[in-house]
Amino acid sequence: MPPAKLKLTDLETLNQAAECLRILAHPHRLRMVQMLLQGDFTVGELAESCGIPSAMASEHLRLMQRCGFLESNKDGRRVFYQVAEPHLADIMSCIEAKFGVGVG
Amino acid sequence: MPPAKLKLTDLETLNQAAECLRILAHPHRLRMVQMLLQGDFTVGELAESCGIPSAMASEHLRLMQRCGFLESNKDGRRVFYQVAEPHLADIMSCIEAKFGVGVG
DNA sequence: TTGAAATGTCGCGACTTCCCGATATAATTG
DNA sequence: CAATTATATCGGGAAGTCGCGACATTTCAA
Repeated sequence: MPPAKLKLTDLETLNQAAECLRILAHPHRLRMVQMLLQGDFTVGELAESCGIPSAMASEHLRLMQRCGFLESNKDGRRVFYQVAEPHLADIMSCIEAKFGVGVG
Repeated sequence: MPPAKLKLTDLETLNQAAECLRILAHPHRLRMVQMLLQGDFTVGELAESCGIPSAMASEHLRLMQRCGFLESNKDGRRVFYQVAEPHLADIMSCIEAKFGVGVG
């Protein structure tokens, strides 16, 4: 029999964690987070780096903003996004540790 | 203008990362991983802790085994699962750091 | 003011995931 | 052998996600 004292997070909290992971679990959204951890960028810049139209980037960004990962501020007709959730850096580090980072 | 030199993971690799995150992004699967990081358990034990039938637990476990997260070995008619991917501990630490851990 | 650029929003079809019931396989017990 | 236990697999229906085209909104520039 394994050690009796198990540290377990309750299922409701794990459900919240799962929702966050699902939001992160998309290649374009990961790319955007990876960029935003290194600076502020506009919707268009993020879209171009992902190779997708701005409208689609806007949807991804809205999703990540609604769950508290990102925040935005306008500058004229452009909108700059930034990372709002500090733990994103740790999670992205884990991902980069497992999958590697290229150099741009 | 932000710093010119950006460290970016290529989109194909980020796609693999996203697939892994999607597999992890489920409360029952997170609970199973959390348990298996602290010991070996059978399908039935994992299922009971999640409050789901064993058949469903078996499907979750198969999914995580196919992507290399877990491995299994039989002991009679029971099957014990273990963590096979060392990075899982890091990712789970990030999740616990953000969402907290209860004490069982 | 007219047009263009940057971003945001909506609705749809294709596809995937999730849960569940039913059934299957394998190993132990009587 | 028959019955039971533990695990695995299959099929389907509900719900969710993805990418896209179309359009709206805001801001700037001519």
